[in-house]
Amino acid sequence: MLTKRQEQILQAIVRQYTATGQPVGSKLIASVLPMKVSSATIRNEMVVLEHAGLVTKEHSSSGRVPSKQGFRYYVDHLLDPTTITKHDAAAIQNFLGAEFAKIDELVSDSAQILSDLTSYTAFTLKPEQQNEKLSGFRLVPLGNSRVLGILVTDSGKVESQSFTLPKDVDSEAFEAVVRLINDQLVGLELPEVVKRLREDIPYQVTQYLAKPEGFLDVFGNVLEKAAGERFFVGGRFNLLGMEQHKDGKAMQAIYELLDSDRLSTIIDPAPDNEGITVKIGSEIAKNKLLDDYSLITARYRVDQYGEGIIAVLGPTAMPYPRTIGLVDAFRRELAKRLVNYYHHYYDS
Amino acid sequence: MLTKRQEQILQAIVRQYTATGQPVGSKLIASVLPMKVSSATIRNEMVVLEHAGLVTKEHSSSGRVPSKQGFRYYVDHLLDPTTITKHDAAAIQNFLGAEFAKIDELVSDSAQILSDLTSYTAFTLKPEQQNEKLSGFRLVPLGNSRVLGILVTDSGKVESQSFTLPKDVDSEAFEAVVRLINDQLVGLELPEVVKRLREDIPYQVTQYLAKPEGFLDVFGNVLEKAAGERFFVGGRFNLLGMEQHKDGKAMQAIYELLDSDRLSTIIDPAPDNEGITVKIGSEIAKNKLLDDYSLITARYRVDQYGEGIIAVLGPTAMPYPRTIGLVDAFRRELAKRLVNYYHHYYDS
DNA sequence: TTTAGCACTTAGCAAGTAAGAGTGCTAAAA
DNA sequence: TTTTAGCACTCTTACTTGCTAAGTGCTAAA
Repeated sequence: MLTKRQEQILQAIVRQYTATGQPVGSKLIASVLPMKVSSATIRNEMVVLEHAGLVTKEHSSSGRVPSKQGFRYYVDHLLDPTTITKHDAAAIQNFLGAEFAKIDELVSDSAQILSDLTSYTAFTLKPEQQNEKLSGFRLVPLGNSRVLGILVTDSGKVESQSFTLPKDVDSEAFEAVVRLINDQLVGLELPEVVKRLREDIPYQVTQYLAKPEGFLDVFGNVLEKAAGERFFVGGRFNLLGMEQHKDGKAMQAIYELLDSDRLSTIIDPAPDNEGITVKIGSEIAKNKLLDDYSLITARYRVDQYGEGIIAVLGPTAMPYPRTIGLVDAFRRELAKRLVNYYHHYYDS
Repeated sequence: MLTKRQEQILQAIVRQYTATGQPVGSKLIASVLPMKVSSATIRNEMVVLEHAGLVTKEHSSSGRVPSKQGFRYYVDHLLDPTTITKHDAAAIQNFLGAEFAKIDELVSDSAQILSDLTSYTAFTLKPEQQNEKLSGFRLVPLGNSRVLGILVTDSGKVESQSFTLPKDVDSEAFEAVVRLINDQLVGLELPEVVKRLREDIPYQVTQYLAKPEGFLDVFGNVLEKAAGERFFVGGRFNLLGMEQHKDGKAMQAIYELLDSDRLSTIIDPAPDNEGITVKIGSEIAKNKLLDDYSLITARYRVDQYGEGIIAVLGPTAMPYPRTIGLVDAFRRELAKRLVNYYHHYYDS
């Protein structure tokens, strides 16, 4: 258990270190602390912090640097209640603008603005209807033996893809298949639909179509688009400008990770609605790639319309109060604006 | 004007340098050249090359390194007729596979495979109908006051986007507007449509709709999707693994460039159908960002169906014969496969 | 015109030095 | 018992020095 003074010292070390990036020595801390103590006293306290594993030295006579656990302790116990500067608040209002036409626009703009403000990388996920259901699938002929397949969900999501009909197609058979899908699958939750598509549906379709693959491919394709969680990413390349940016190979691996579908397993905040989750270093992912980064994630709830996610990936040595404050501000802002949007279009 | 021997020396310097990345000295060259000459002779010749600006030294007693102009001369005059190893040819056939379902799939796979084979960054653009025309726009109601706008071009391209109708909408007026668009704009080339959309169309639409913005936004949006050239990019992050990869800020700027719409102005090979264009260093872009890179671009023509582009961005010190050979191979392969595809679907 | 030979230049490396920052520890002061 | 001053110690950083290896330019002879 740390004493009050030890906590103050740890806090000062973290603040200084995140501000300057340099190891911080006892003399500097003595001058920064509110009470009047000598640097020797600080040094004595620091060996305690070091034994507790909260700070480390880069070499035997350097200043102290917070360890991962030190940052953890700081985030868990020493963080000021999150506030946000007037300047940041104004910037958010200013950049987000008053109007937006589509949900995607608002949510992707948010990722962009959040990354600009932090100069880190930001992720946003629009609210997902928890139990989104298939509400219809249809084919629209476009002439020239091309057809557009359209999938609609009950939350209003629409995905479509065009394809070319085989030459020997029987268009009545096609319509029968579409009817089949609507009869059997509408009203089911999307994961359930995906399951059925792998199981009994292909067999049933063969009653009408000799070669069902092409058709089912199209259906599976739009289904996947609709079911897949896709993050908007802002400031993707800001990672390159950071300190830790070491060798190119590692950065290459990180970007390949961020581009992959593993992203959604990494950005997975606690279901708690109010909390903001801070993952530090190895807590983010199993591999060592992101060891020098921290990930701040939060969910935002849009009434009954579902939950979205917002996240920032930055260096472990980041100014947590500001970053957390920004995430919190965006979370509220998104929730508020989206509630308005949904009310406006669906309810009144 | 260079003598035969000077050209051989320059060629040897470029080959060695692209293979090892190290400055190359007179002794090594003497041992590599076909004729029997001493290193002193090579040295004498090298001062000629240096005066001509084709090679430089890193310091007064280092070996020679080809300059940008040296590479230029090499590419223009000293390149072997492009060939491709059996191994590479087999790899292409193997990875591209025998079948493909969609043009996008073939073309984007090509970018991926080309980048894997070179370990550089590859770009592909699918064949663009030169004078693509609008062949139809329509609205499909999806229920729940949502509508899908669908745009089709004469080459079979389809773009769509869903939107929500304002509450006070008059659906007949909407249909009238759609009729208006089809009457006035179908058959026009896409750039012309874009132009009309900025000029007289908005005025005409106000005859039916009080607030035409929402509708015109949707139409403009899908139009832009259809008209915009979008490159497939493979191995985007391979740039990070290269030698020149210096500071993070510069890489960040490069990636932002590649993500922007300026990309299509950079990758703009000569209209010559047969040629492969090699741009070296500052020839690529006006700013200094890509000074240490070379860009190899080529067009491929798919009969009357249009022209596509294929390109590779790698270090200036790259093995040009192999890279050019690969670009050439892919260009032929894409042309061949796409001609088959189009014939199969549209003609027979 | 080519070559051998040699003096010269430079990068890279290892070792050494000095300055500066910061520590741990001890003994005195509070 | 806690805090502080003082000091020896450690380690980084920047600079210098000396050495080697690679490669050059130049000269004079072949």
